Amino acid sequence: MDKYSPITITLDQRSDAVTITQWVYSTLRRAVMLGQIPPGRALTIRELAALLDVSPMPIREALRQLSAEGALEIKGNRRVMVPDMTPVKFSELVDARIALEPAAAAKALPYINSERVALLRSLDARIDEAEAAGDAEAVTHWNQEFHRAIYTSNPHQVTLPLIESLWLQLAPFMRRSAESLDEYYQIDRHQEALEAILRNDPAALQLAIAADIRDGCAFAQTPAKLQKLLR
Amino acid sequence: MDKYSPITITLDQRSDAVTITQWVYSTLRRAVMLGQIPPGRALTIRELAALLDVSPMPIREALRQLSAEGALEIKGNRRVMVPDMTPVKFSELVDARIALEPAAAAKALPYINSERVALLRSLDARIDEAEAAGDAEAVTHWNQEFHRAIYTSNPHQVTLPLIESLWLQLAPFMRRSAESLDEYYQIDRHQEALEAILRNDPAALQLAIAADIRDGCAFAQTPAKLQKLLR
DNA sequence: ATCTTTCGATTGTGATCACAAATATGATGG
DNA sequence: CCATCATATTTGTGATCACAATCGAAAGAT
Repeated sequence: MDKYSPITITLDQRSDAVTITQWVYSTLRRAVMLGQIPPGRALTIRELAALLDVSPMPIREALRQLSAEGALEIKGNRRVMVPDMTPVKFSELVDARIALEPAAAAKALPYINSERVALLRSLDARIDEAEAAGDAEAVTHWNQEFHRAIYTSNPHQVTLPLIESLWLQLAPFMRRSAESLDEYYQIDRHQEALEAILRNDPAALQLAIAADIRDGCAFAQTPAKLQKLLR
Repeated sequence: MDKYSPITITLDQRSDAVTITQWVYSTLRRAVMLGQIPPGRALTIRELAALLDVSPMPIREALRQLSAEGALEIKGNRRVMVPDMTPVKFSELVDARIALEPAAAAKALPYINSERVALLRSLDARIDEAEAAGDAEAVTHWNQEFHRAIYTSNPHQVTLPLIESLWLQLAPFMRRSAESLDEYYQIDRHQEALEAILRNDPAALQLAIAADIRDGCAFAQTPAKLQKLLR
C-alpha cells in the first residue's frame, strides 16, 4: 500500500464534538508540522483515507484547506505533496515572519494584562522543561504557543492566520534541525520579551521577537547548513 | 430561492481546460472581491450550486478553500459568509499590507528587467484609462495587477499568497468606497514606484508602495468615513 | 542496454444519496 | 399581542459510485 516511502502519522482520539473533516485536518496538520510527511512524497486521497480509517471525502476537504494554507501544494498533475524547500525560500519565509510577528506583538502589547503575563510565564517554563528534557518536538510546540499567546492578546488580531501559514511552511524543516539540539541553546529571548512587556516598551518587544525568530532559525541561515537538512 | 437578500454573481464562460471546482472557485472569488456578496449574508451550498448550475460538490470545495484564504468565514453554526468589517480590523489589515508589500517589492527589485518595466508601464496606462472612464472596478483590478507584477518578479516570492489573502479581506469594502471616486484621484504613486525601480533604489520603492497603499485606503482611515461604508 | 510505447491499475473529480443537526414555520398558551 | 414549543423543512456532513485522466510497469523497438 505504500506508494514510495511509508509514512507514519500520529493519530489521536477522535472526539464526537468535532466533525470528521476537522479531525482529519488537525491530524494532517500536525503530521506536516512534525515533519512526518517527507517533502515531495505524493499523497493520495485513498491512501490517507485508509491510513486514518475514514472515507475519502473528509480527506479531500482537509487537503484542500491545508493546500490553501500553504502547508501542502497541489502540483499541476493534481498530486498533493509537502512543498520542498530551498535555501532562498527558507530565508524569504523567515523574513516574512520578521515582517509580521514583531509588528503583531507590538499591536498586542496594550492588551496584555497581568493574567496574560502569567500565562506567558508558564509557557516559558514549559519550554525550559522541554529543553531540559531534550524534547525538541515539545520545544517547538510550546515556543509556538508562547508566540501565539502574545499575538492573540489583541482582540482585533488579523495576521495570525498569515503567521500560522508561515509556521506551517517552515515547520517540516525546522524539526529536522532541532534534533541537533547542540546549537539550539539560544539566549533566552523570551525573557527579554517578557521584560519589554512589563516595561510596556513596544520597540524592545519587537526587537526581542525578531531576535527570537532569527535565533530559532539561525541553524539554517547559512546555505551549507540548510543544504544538509534537505538531504 | 433567495434566502434573505438576493445575490447576483457574474459568471463567465466555463472552459474545459479547468476543473469545475477551479471555475467555481474563481467565480466566487471574484464575486467576493467585487462585493457582490453582502457581508453577513449566509451562503448555502445548494443555493450556490443552483446559482452556478453545478453540483454541490465543487461548491463545497471552493467554499472551504476561500474560507482558508480569509475571503469567507465559517461560523460556529457551520454557516458560511463574507466576514464583516470593523474600523479597527480594517486598519489592521491595511497595516499588514504595509508590513508585507513594501518588503516584497524591495526583494523583487533586483529581478525587475526592462521587459518587466514595460509590463508595469502598460498596466499603469490601463489604470489611467480606467480612471478616466470612471470605472472604479477596473481601477481596482489593474491596480492589483500592477502590484502583483512587481512582487512576482521575484522568482522566490513566498508572500504573495499572504498578500492576496489581505486583498480578499479588504476588497469587498474597498469597492463600495471606490464608487465615490471624488476623493480617489491619488497622486501617482505608481510613477514614483517606477522611477525608484529605474533608479534601482529599494528604499524609495518601499516608500512609494507604502504610500500607494495608504492613499488607496485613505478614504476609510477615519472611523467616520469607514462607518459610512458599513451601512 | 536504453529509450518508446502500450496497456492495465490507480487516482482525482464530480454526482447522488442518506442522515443528523440546525433552522424556519406554525400552532398553542400566556 | 408576544413568548414558547412542536413540527416540518432545509442544511452540512459524509459515504458511495461512475468516469476520464494519469501513472506505472512491462513489452517492444532501436
